Amino acid sequence: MPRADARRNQKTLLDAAAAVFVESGVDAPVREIATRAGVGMGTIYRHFPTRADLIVAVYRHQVDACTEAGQALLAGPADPYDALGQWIDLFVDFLVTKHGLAALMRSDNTSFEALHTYFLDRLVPVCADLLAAAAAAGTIRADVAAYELLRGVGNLCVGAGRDPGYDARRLVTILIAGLRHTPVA
Amino acid sequence: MPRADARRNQKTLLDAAAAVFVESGVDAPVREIATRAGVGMGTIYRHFPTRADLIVAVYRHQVDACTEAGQALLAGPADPYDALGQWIDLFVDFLVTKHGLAALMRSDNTSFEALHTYFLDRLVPVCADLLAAAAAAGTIRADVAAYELLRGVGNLCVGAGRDPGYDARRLVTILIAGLRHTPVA
DNA sequence: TGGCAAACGGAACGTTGCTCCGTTAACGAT
DNA sequence: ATCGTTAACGGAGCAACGTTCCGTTTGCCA
Repeated sequence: MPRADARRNQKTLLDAAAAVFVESGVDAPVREIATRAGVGMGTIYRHFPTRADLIVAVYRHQVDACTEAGQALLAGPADPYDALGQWIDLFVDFLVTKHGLAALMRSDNTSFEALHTYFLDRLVPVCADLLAAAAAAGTIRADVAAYELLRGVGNLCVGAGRDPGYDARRLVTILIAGLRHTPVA
Repeated sequence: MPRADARRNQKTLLDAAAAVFVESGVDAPVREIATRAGVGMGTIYRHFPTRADLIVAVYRHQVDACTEAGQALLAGPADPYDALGQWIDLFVDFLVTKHGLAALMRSDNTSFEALHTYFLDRLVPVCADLLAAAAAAGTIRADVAAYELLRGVGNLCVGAGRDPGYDARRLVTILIAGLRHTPVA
């Protein structure tokens, strides 16, 4: 059983981080989060050894929700291809509303492995199922891995919102359309 | 007419930067380039006020080559859709062989405007022509802007090479396939 | 109430981008 | 050839950042 102040600070930190992420993006300086939470830097790093751990903790719920929504779609009556499309939409919504999250997901910095690992471990299986269902229905090509697709969608969402001339959602839609078997002339 | 040592240093810097970019990626510390070139930091910043200016200078030739290749494809006998595909392949080759370049292109950091500006000013017109030709032939949808497409392709190339499970080329191919008019059931 | 381990806070370190200014040396004028 | 102007140089220095480290505080149980 952790000490009371530790538990309290953990909650305080999560709230502060969530608020700062919304205001300044996920790239916000650690100091800013510490100040907002009214704690020292050491406290942050004891609770969340790496920045990725903090991010994962903040967004865990939403990722889980996305996972479950995928399972629901899979069990639902929708056409497999439409189900895939709707689920991808959810994923895109999640990414574009978190400024800078997508950018971090594809960072080569090794300290973000945890982020990578947690998010993808949750989402890849669901995506794989959705892909498999659509492939089984013969709607899409069967040679695309869930991991690959998610990375691609994530990449397309990088910088979304910053640039009025760039609509990530639309490009993702086009990418998904590209999964369909091409019209055999 | 610039002074002789200035011209000499400019050349030296470009060579050093090119070498360092290959070895350590475009994110390499400025100090590293300065050391490699055997000059002080001030010298770099006088010749290239921002890092983006240096990058542009290093890759200017290749971007120009890509532009011209696009014009050649446009004038050539190839089917417009194939021409577009081949040109995009060239663009992708350019991006994936420059570690980290794609990542910088979509950076929200304002100091990279120059990079954005130069590269896109060159490539957008060519891409627009290729898109227009394919659209005129009725092969692809006509509502996608060149800028949007290039940004999308650039984003898909982020992190290419680092991750063996992610094949940027393939995803780009799928994206381009998504431009085709979908088989109307 | 006392003691001790858990938790805290923030100073300090290393790394980066970028600036600033004292020093050097190229080059046109004499 | 020499000399003065000034373009160009070099690198110390500053600010911002992530991360570590350790002296101090404080919750908790005996």
